[in-house]
Amino acid sequence: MVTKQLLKGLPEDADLRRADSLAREIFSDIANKWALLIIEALGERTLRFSELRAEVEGVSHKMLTQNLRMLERNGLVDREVHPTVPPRVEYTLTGPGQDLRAAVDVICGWTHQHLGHIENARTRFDT
Amino acid sequence: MVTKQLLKGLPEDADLRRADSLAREIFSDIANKWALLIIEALGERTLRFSELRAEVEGVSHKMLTQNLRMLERNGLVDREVHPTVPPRVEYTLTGPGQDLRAAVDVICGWTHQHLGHIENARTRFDT
DNA sequence: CGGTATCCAGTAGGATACTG
DNA sequence: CAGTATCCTACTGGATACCG
Repeated sequence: MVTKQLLKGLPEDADLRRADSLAREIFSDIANKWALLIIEALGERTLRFSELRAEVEGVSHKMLTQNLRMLERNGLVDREVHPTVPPRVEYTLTGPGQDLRAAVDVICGWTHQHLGHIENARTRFDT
Repeated sequence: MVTKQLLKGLPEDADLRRADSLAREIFSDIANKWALLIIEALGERTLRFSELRAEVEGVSHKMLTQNLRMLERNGLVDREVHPTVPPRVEYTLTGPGQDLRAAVDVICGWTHQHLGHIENARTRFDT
């Protein structure tokens, strides 16, 4: 449970509280637009930096590197540098990354499936 | 496909391009920390505003109202006002909201399942 | 109790330029 | 080509105060 605070102050809770705060931290990391879109893009295949930039519509150079570092740090993405010139850097989802990707896929599917419902809800709301 | 730009400029594409940009807009709306945590919290049961505030650890009054309006506008959440005094306002997931909640559940599960992997990846990365 | 408005500090994030 | 650093604006989001 990410949303719930663990019960107060018993000494034995120390480990659980740490795990919970770690979970919340990770959740905050990945629950953002660019991270999820990058994961989704990498689901199909390994991509180089420049390919990712083209694939993830609207992402800036800065946001892309920033999120890639974060995903790498959390073990969701592997970064492979080919020491050629010019350099060639490839990003691949790790196992856990692939798992998460499946969930993101569901969200993407959900979005397209409910476009109509949402559009209606919006016009109803905006009046 | 949320991440891909649709193919350029053929007149027949107008509808598809509209759908795609709408999808991206919706995705940006819901792919944020607070929205997902609120959906997750409401998955268990209908909650009043103040209960939500307690349930979603760390959310501010402002962020909560803001995200609730957004979720209501997109038809993910129903808002029911009981005209008592003091007022009582209850929030419930709609059908589509419940569907999305299932996906968010998967992400929450994923997070807890891979805590170890992630922690290791982090210490490896941070050296 | 729940919602809205105001203020403002912190930061996210774009543009740009430079390195290997 | 990919990464890092710098600058600078715009917006996010918290605190506070006030209405119904």
